[in-house]
Amino acid sequence: MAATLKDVASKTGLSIATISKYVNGQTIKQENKEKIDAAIKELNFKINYIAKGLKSNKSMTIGVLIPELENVFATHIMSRVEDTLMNSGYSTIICDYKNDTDLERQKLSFLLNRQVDGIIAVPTHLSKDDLAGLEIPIVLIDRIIDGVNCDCVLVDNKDASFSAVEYLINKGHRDIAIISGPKDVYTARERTLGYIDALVQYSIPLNESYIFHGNYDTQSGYNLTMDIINMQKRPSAIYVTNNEMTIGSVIALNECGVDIPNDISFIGFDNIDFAKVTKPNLSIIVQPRDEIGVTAANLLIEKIHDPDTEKRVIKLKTSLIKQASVSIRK
Amino acid sequence: MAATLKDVASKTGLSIATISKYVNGQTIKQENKEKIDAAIKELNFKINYIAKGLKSNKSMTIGVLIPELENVFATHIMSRVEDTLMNSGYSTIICDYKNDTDLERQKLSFLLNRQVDGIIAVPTHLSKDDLAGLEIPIVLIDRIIDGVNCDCVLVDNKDASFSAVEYLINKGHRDIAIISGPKDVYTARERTLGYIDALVQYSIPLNESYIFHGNYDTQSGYNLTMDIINMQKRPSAIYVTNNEMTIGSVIALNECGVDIPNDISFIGFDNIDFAKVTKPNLSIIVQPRDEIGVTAANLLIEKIHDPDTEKRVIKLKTSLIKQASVSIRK
DNA sequence: CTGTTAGCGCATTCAA
DNA sequence: TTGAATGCGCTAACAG
Repeated sequence: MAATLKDVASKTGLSIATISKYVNGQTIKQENKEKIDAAIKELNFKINYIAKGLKSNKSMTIGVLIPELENVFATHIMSRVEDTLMNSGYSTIICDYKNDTDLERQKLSFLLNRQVDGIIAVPTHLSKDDLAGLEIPIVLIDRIIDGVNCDCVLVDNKDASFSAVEYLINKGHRDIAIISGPKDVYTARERTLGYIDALVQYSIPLNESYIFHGNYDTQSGYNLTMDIINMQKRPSAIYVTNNEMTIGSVIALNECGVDIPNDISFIGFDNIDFAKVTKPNLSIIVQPRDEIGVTAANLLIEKIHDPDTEKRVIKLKTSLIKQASVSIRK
Repeated sequence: MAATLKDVASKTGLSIATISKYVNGQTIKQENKEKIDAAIKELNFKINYIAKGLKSNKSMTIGVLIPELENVFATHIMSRVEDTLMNSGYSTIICDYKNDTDLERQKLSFLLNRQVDGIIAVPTHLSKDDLAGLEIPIVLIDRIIDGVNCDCVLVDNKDASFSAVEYLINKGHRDIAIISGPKDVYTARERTLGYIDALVQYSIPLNESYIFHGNYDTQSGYNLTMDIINMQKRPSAIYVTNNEMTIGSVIALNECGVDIPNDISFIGFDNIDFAKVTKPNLSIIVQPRDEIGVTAANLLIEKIHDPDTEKRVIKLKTSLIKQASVSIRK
């Protein structure tokens, strides 16, 4: 059995309260300090966070809700979230909902039942009703939900697309295809809007047949790229809007012998490691994944410490890494 | 504030003990049952797992330790682990150690300090010393550590390689390259051994220059494949031994216009989705990821319920999915 | 600076 | 069946 404060107390002859105070950072007579340290080491005493939690009504654990544990974008962020929280003494319970609407609710309530002190979620179908009236702070990533008092960490998706498409336009491209995500997903809608904005701003007629909607997985990136390759009037550039679809798209182009950038220019999304591997390296929109994770974790911690802080929506900038996958079109 | 047993008790006029018993499944007078149900609903009472944990000395949470949250193989398994544990009422604290030896120990002790009821780990550098003498059950995945009383879930890595290479040999290949993992990693050693075994068994001379050691990431798969492509005497087949390196390898082959399977035959590893995307579909060794996760979780739960069970080592079979990426060599 | 005491929410005796 | 009482390990007054 693990040693308790009581054990340390009786070993040292001091009282439980004194040990507790010392362990929690209050000042103590030097002499006692040493006695306690010795006893702690000898008994291998560890603080019992359960008991502590019962007393303080805090579990020192945070729940995290993500679409899928195989989603590299999400897990990268979670990795930073976990580190940041751990440095503040929190542990992290990660739940994934496998892109399933019912599971999303179910796992949320699982976390809620677990006395977590806060939640960080990358929601897909959660609505106001699911989140209103909760007693603990919640930070949302990647999507804002109106009418609910949750902090948010977003990236400027519209601007991301805008800058990618603008870059292509400035290189002389006018026939630009976009492989976007599902129409009912917030990020996908925003990314499509940015694409349209750029075309409008540069007075390039919008060609609906250049707008493709995948479902953010590798296969759909592959399939839609095949469709693009086989188009009557093939665009001179493709802009792909997430990690997995970028891989699928490159595979398709490679397989068909469509050369990047001579036959087609290419801008991908998110997959920075992958972009470095291909030749030529891919131009790519990168999201500040580390910053997203750290920011979300910090927002949550602050909100826990001071629940009255105003709702904050942090919008982070993406950046466009320009590499050799885009050619000049005359 | 959340309602407690006490609140339900005073609302119903019954005692705390009775409510507790009912909530935990003991039989109760029908009449009271209804009263309690009503009160629970009205007060939105939820069991407090912290208090319960203090009493029972169980936290109902399991710690999970993985190399990296971006490792798709690991996270897929964890996804199944999490589901399985949740169905038994456990929550899951996932920690990743970013492939760092110090962090690996550090996060392990973080979990140990957290009153988890058990741990599931995918270890890299943990040794007997780190695991000996722990008071809670531990299940290891992917690697066995001698002299320690931990259950293990492994796959037969040697056999996996053997069957891949044997298949190539039966197709007439004799010059077969392997892209294996780091020499100090258990799975990589086993996979290399299986490769060698197959050659030996079929009396094919071992060519050391066909054995490559990457570090299990996309970039090294790409680089080593480039090396292979540029070899004086290029092998007629490549066998790549993990998920990420398989992607890197295919990218390299595609970029150099090396046709699969006409110019080179190819067998990959793990990446079943990716294998379906490429044309031709890749032949691939697949590990039973779902089964690994479920098995590990079940082993742990059983061990928690009955700590005296003998140490068990479960070795699961991989399978070889045969697709068009391997050609017959005369 | 230290010790005494009460109580966090629950499960579990033991009586009734 | 039900209830009163006790304690899990810890923190937070308060008193010394």
